[in-house]
Amino acid sequence: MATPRASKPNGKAQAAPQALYQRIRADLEEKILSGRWPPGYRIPFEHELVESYNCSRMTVNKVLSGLAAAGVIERKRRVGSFVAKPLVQSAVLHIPDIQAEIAKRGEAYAYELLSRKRRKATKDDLERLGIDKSCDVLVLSCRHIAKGRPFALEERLINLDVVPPASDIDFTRVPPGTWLLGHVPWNEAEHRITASLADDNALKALTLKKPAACLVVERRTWRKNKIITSVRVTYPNDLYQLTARFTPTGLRS
Amino acid sequence: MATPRASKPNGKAQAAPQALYQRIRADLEEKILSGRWPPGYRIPFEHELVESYNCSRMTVNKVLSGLAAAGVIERKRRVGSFVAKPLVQSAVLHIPDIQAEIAKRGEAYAYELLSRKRRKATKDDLERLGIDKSCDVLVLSCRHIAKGRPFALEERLINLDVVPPASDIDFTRVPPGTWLLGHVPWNEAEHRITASLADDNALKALTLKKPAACLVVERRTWRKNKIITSVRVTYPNDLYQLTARFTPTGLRS
DNA sequence: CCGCTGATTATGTATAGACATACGACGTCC
DNA sequence: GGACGTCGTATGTCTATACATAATCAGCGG
Repeated sequence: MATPRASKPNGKAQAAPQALYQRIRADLEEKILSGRWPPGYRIPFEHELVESYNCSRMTVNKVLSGLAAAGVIERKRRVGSFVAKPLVQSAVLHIPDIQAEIAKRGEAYAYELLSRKRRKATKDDLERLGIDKSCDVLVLSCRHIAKGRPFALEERLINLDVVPPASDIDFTRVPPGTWLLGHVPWNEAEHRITASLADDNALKALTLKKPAACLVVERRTWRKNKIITSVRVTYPNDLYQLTARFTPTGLRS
Repeated sequence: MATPRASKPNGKAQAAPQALYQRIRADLEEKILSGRWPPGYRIPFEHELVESYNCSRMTVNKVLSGLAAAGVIERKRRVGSFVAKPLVQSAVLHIPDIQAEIAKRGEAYAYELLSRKRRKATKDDLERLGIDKSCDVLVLSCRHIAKGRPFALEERLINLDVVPPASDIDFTRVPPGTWLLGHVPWNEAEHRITASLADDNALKALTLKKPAACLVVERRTWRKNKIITSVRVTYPNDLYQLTARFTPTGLRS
């Protein structure tokens, strides 16, 4: 009762310029990234770290849980925590919004609707949307222009069963991607990236000459197991590139 | 002493089939993904969640910190926590190891070293490795074959200043990527993805006919601010594609 | 020698209480 | 009225403790 409490209960909470658990984390990450603790290495037990950092177990537990969530280490009960093998296979891909990307480069941006059709889904449409029974779809084709030069051709399919209000929008001013992003919540997206020779349609829309390689990004966006929209964007090879960066300790900043 | 301890101090710790904080997190995520809590929405304060879930603040804090780390919400002191705008721009890109990818498809894999040269870095090499002063490099060219058909052309540059032992390896049996992965720790990688028309060199190595579009993946791998290796892999367009998936709540499983 | 059982132990989850810090709001003073 | 300081509040971090759980390992009986 009424324990007088000399002063502060911890003696460490506010000492450091930055949070203690962040310093510990940086410490451990350094050991792992430098290779001193190679993949498979068993890192010290929580109680050992508690001793060496002179803090409570909750604090080192927070650090280790974080590293585990980030995929840097793997933990096994009763056994210990181990440095994980870095997986080259995944990286954070940056897929910029077309309009934003062009704006960032400080170039003039223009958008053009080439065609807009509402129709009952064809067999091909149904496959792209991953559904069985027929429904209405909106088929759009449009063009993005940077510095007066065609920059991308966008061919889009919108599932009107999932997004009925889209049928009331004429997409002559607002690109469909922008509208959808602002009006429809989604919870998953999948991208497929391929290279292909431009077909006649693309050649014309992008004003390219005969043998032209293009980067094609196909994206499907889900909301609760239903595909909202499926879009294929074709970029002339010399105007666009994707970059992906990966840091094993991957923290969002 | 020997505090008898009526029973459990919390009344909730072990009640649920799964962890409480995971149920809370799933709960909040559901509200966000379903759109009921749209981007910008201020989610309940910690103390409100404490009340409604009848748990301690540490527990809801863990949930909210996790959501913030995952980029689902943003937190501001004294102000509150808000649903973040989903960023389409980033996704986890899966960049498979060539050999593993082919093996997964159950196809025969073969590897061929086309050329191997050690030389003083040229100006172009230095640029690819992002360094100023000259050094020795290993220049490799090799081919990956699936089902008897050329599947990828790999052109690689290895910085011998960073990886001296590489000069003793003849890469006739082991692909350089595999060897490097197993022997050199790295902490960052960058990928550039483009489409291009196959040049004569690529046409020959991949046995393609004249106008052929290829997907080109360039990867540079760092160790402590120094580039270990720079590699360019060229895939015939019809044999390869990259896929990337993104879930805003992105938890590694 | 095999298989079961119980002890041991590291991690997993949760609590209550404390103090730190940033920042908005509001009131004061010139 | 605008600059400035105080106060309240929500989040950020940390501690000490408690109990749960899973997996290993030693010991024991068959």
